[in-house]
Amino acid sequence: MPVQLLKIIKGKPETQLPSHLQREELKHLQIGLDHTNKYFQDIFVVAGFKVAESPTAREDGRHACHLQVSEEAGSAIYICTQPSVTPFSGTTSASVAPKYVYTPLNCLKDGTVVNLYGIVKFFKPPYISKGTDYCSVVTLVDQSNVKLTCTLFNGNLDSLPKIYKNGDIVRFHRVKIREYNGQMQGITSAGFASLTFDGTVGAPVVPRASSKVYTFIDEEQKTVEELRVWAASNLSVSGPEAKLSDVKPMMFFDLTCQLVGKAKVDGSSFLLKVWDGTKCPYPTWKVPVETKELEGDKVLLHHLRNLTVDVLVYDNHVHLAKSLKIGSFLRIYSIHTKQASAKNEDISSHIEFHLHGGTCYGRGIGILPENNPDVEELKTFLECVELTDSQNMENMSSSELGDAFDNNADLESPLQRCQQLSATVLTDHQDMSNTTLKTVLNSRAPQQFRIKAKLRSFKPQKLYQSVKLHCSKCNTLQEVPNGDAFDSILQGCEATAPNPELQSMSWYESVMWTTGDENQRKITIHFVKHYEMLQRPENTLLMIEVLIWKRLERLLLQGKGGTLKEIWKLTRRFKCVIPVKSKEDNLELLDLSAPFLLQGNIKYYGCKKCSTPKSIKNLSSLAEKREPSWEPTEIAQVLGIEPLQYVFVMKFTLLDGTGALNAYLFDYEKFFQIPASEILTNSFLQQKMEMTMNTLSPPGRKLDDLPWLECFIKSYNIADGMKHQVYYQIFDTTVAEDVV
DNA sequence: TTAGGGTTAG
Repeated sequence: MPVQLLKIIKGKPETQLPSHLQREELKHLQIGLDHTNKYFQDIFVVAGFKVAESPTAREDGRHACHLQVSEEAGSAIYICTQPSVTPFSGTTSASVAPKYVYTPLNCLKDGTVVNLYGIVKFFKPPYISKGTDYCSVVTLVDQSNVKLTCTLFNGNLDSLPKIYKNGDIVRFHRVKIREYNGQMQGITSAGFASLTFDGTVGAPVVPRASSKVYTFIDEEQKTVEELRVWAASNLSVSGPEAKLSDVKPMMFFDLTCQLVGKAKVDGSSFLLKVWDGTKCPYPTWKVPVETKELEGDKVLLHHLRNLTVDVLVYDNHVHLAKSLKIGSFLRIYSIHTKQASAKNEDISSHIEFHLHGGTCYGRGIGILPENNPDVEELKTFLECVELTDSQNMENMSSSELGDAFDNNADLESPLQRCQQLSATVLTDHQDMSNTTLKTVLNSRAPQQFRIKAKLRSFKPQKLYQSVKLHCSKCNTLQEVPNGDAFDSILQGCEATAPNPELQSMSWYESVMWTTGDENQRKITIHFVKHYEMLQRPENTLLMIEVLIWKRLERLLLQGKGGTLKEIWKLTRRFKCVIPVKSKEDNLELLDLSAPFLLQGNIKYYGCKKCSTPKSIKNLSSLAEKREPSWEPTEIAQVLGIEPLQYVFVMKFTLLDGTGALNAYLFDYEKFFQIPASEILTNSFLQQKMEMTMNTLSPPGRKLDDLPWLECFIKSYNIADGMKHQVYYQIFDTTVAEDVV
């Protein structure tokens, strides 16, 4: 938001405001009216701003600095409705966020500056104009079905909209509307800013901003979602995207790829060597260049020589092509394939890739960021191609590679074939048929698939790191707290001493004693009674007061158990242990960062967000049952705790010859047939899990020698900060009996 | 200023 200073001299502004602006009184402001071309004059107080250099100061003669304000930075704007010397003194000041009004594309008027939303129907990725700036041409459409072509200029590439696909949704601020050839046209005006969103219905609404500071409110998220839904049923935006394995001799297509090498050819053309992990089914043209002109890793260029293709770019694209970094991810729009007839009949004809001069049909080069969902997918695929035996790969197209996978069983001995039995089995939906990973990757989420693939790699490699705590109510995951974290949580409880008045109530019997060691620690244990009787230890729930608990835990961590270690054994001997602290008139649970219950070796934790702890006295209602089971879920319920469940969370990189994808395993017990809650304290189970993973993905083996896994996976959309993409999760699958 | 959508012709 540009902020300019207007000096008022003798009651009149020194510089005139733009002529399209009309003065409005504050009292006449109304929600729903278009105020884009209105202004009001009052005293503004801008608090918490940043001062930035104005990029257009030289051209438009405005102040050399901008003031930047944002909600994120805690900025506030105060408007003094009654001018006063001390604007902070009254209660009339109010914090306001800028409220933008968006004009539908059928309501545009010549000479106005407006804010717009629209679906990208066509775009030219930014290219260097013949003037001083980058240019991008964008045609929008909205629910009014009216189109608007905008011509956007900026000297800074990042200030133009980050559009990667037709169907993306944009929000433009401060677009100037002009009439040109009888049609409305949009053009950048001072302070132009844009946000771009993925246009896929159901995808998270995460803006790609052209400026560091912007506002985006819930109401606008709704606007984006409405445009997506409208576009889905009213527009056809499928682009001419293709993989190298799909190319035909005469076509124009968009290629998402990685740059492996580049070279100067002559004055008007430049060579880009790119790959997308698939193989072109035709012999491809190799552009002769001088070795010294070729940039890129020579070893990699040689290794990938049969998978890279030479794209010759011409004229206006040369400048941008030269500036590209090796290794970067690109989308090259409207590449032309051309079959060159061989001059010599002995040589078979080859296919050429050209990016001709000009920008017709959006012809150009776009640089994709690493977090682009298509790049993420491509990277995973490329990693797997690099991992596979290059000798086998190099002479194979991707479809042949798929065949090689399928035919493996036929080439093997009966013994080997036996070993090819799936290492995992399905627990349901046996009637579903298999889908290739390529098809899965090309399908919209959410969906469910049955797949057959090999486990190339998995994370985490340290299996104990795969255990997390999950709240099934709010669906959050957290790390299992370690002893140190627990220690710090309890520091606030240090001063809490056992309250003598809370000893031995009707439903529990308390025992307090002092340890015989040099520290003379006080220990209080409350044994919960059943029908006013104490039970056998294995049926008894007891509560230990935190004063003891804290020291106990610390000493255990330091390996100096001593007398207290004996008490720790209580958790094994007694059915349940609940750490508590004394309050004025009752015992109560600790902060939920600590376990609310210990049973055997397992510490049970509660969700801080979803729990509403109730009185500890509610335990007495459980104790009154004929045979208290002291089940953790039952205890949690009466204490108002939403229990967290232990779960294995792993990332499996699966491949089947048609593609590769990362699928998450989210498993309480079913997949490994090992309870996630017990693995951290049971070395036998740890060994069992390690052996299972060694069978599913034997270390150091070639792809051919890996076992097949039959799995169900489901796809879903997810937002993770600024990133959003389709994720996959394994379900209804378990390791085969002979593997466990 | 630049471009103002609608394929090069190497």
